[in-house]
Amino acid sequence: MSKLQPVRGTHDLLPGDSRAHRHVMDLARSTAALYGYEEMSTPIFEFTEVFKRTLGDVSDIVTKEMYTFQDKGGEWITLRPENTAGVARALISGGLSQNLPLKYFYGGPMFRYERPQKGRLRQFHQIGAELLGVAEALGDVEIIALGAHILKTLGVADQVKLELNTLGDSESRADYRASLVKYLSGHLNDLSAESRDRLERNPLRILDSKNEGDRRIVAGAPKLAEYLNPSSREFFQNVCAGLDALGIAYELNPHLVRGLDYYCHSAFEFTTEALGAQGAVLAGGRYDGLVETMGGPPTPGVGWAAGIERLAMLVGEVDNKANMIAVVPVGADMEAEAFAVTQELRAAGLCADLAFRGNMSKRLKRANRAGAVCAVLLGGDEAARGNVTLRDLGTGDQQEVARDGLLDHLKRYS
RNA sequence: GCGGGUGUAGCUCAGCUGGUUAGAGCACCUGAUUGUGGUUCAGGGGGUCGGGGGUUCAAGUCCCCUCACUCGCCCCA
Repeated sequence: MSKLQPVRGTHDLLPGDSRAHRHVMDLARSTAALYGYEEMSTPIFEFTEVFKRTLGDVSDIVTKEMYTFQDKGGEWITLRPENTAGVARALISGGLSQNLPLKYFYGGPMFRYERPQKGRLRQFHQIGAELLGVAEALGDVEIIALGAHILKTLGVADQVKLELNTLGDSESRADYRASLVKYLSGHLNDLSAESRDRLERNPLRILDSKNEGDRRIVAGAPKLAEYLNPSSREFFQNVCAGLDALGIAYELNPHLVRGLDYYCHSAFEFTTEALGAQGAVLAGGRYDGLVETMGGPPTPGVGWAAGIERLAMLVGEVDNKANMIAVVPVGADMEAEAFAVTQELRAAGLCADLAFRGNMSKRLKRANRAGAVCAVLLGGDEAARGNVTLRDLGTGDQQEVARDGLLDHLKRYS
């Protein structure tokens, strides 16, 4: 490799990848629109404080994964590692909370300074949806239904399963956390080094540890479900009932948690086995405390984000290219006419291409390689009769047609 | 940030225990084909063997460092 290489964990999206990304983005956007979620974008960088406040000083994202730098004015700036914080900031700084509830869809690049792996990059792309100002369980149901709908539209529904859990409200959660820490502290010496570390900053995460010793300890730990107060229990029952009513299948996973304090009630992940260690494809939850944490008015919220690269890998090859028509002048004297015809086709909304050089044979070869479906051959003989030759590049059949009626003959290729 | 694997042409790879001018398939270019692509045939271009250092008479091959990719951990989309 020469020195000219992309920065670690970044990739060029050449047309094949770009097409796949656009496919995911377009289908997701139009599906979201069916639910009334409109696209919005926030800047790809924010003041570092925006993420520190929302993600907490101790989360991994803040402590080791943020791309942070000082700009020329001395401000601390961070490339967004996720977009919920940006949306919440926009809600506050734009005074949007006057118009609740709000439904937003977004998509774009995110940045995390991580060790790259399959399906995990330093610059990656996410789509996401946020529902703000709805405290009802029906909001959770809708946001999950939207995610499921998009996965189905993309044709990857059979490769994923929905895992669901509840964290309860802040009261239930705080009670549980306290008793979990108490229990785990009694097994301090048997916990893995990572989990001992987590015990301080993110104890709920220990429930999801992959370490076998940890799992044995966790098996005897108090259960979150037993600490749910009546209203939290009812909320979760309503979410489940709503999903049942819509026929959305899910699996309860009591170990599915979110570390940060403003998360509550539903936590969910659509996961796959197809992407190695990166199982989560579309994940989210309820974050009623977030906006307030940032200094805004108390505003309930629920949402999810999904990795476009991961979705694109599940989707596989995408062929959404327009059918191309190659215009081929037979001799140099027909080039001007060929360009005129090409422009006519383009003006009529057809995808047309005129090679920049080469004889007829070369141009046809090029057209074939580019995947053109048909070629318009412009030769002096036909021109004298007011005609052009139409060659179907799939079948090889060709016919001479009137120059004036060309567009009619080409309509079937559009 | 931690541990394992890999790195030879645009792509997929071969290259035996170190030993001449580093190979193949596909792709690309030219010609057969100055009015016909996809098939065929003939020819051609393309490599500082990821980069740097070391051992040796001799390194693609052995050693060290480094970079990138990859698998897992952490964490997450």
